[in-house]
Amino acid sequence: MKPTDALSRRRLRTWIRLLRITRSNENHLREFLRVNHDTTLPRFDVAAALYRVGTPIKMSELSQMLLVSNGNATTVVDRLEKDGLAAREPSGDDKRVVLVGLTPAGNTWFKNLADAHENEINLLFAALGHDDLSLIRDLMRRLEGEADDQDV
Amino acid sequence: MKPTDALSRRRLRTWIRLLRITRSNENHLREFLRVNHDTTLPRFDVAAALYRVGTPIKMSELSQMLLVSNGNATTVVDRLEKDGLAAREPSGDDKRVVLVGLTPAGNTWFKNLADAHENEINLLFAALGHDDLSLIRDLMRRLEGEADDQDV
DNA sequence: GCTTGAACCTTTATGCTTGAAGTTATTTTT
DNA sequence: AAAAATAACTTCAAGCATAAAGGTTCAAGC
Repeated sequence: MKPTDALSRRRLRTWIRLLRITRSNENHLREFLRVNHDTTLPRFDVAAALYRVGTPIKMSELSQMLLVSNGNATTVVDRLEKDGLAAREPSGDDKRVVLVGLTPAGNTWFKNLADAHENEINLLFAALGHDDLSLIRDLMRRLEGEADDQDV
Repeated sequence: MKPTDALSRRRLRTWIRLLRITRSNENHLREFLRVNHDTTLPRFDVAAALYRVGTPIKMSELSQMLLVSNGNATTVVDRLEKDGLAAREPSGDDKRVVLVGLTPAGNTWFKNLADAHENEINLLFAALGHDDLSLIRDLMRRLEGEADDQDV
């Protein structure tokens, strides 16, 4: 069970390849948002999560959705709030909880952005058709279910 | 050619999925490097690039390999250098150029780390076999060659 | 050979990100 | 009911990351 066998090497190379392509796309999107829409990727990500849910959610739910730390969510929401795009409100049930959602202005702002963003992704992924996308979906699903599905 | 058709949507969902899984894996590796090896992902990435090439390379080559800004490469190399793991040297040919490479200590340090890292990736990718890896490679290649390979 | 422009790297200012510590609120234990 | 443990969020210090500006060095054109 030496980790330096051929399969292990290929897995490593695949990971590096995956990392490179996502980083490259992220860089492209970051540039796109900055130049064309005067905003940043983290703000877009937060807004996308809030927009997707539709109703205010807990700060902790937000950070879990985005796979970032609580402290990070705090600062990005701070900035969106300062720009009037997001708003915090206390939760009636539990005084520890802070709910956050998009303001009407934030909603309008994001809707615009979302279309442009989808369009940009559409260009980046132009080489992939339905069959390719299905393949990726299946592969990623397999990759996600770590603990459950050992190689029996 | 409206961007909100079904294929565009699927491309967007695929991108989000890709992003989530790589971010999740990155978080796992970051934690692994921090807890087990008292180091960080950026330092590992820099060391991996230097180790892979084997001989000192230009700072600009380094930042291009890692898809990060020049300024970023500067600061990460600064830290590695301060720890005695990397070293800068002038290039004889061109006085503007700064070459950077691993020190012997850095080499030893990284070799250890690389094995542990590969092992960790091997676990994360345990669900994927040779055929899956080939599929991903082909898909990612297609994704990379944006301008060249239009859907003919 | 002088100037203009380009290339390479660093520095600076700002923003993002984390892990850990700190605050307040809730729940559990005794 | 008091104390202890847990939970939600923020704050803090340090590191990471970018874009833009700065300082050298080189290359080309005049």
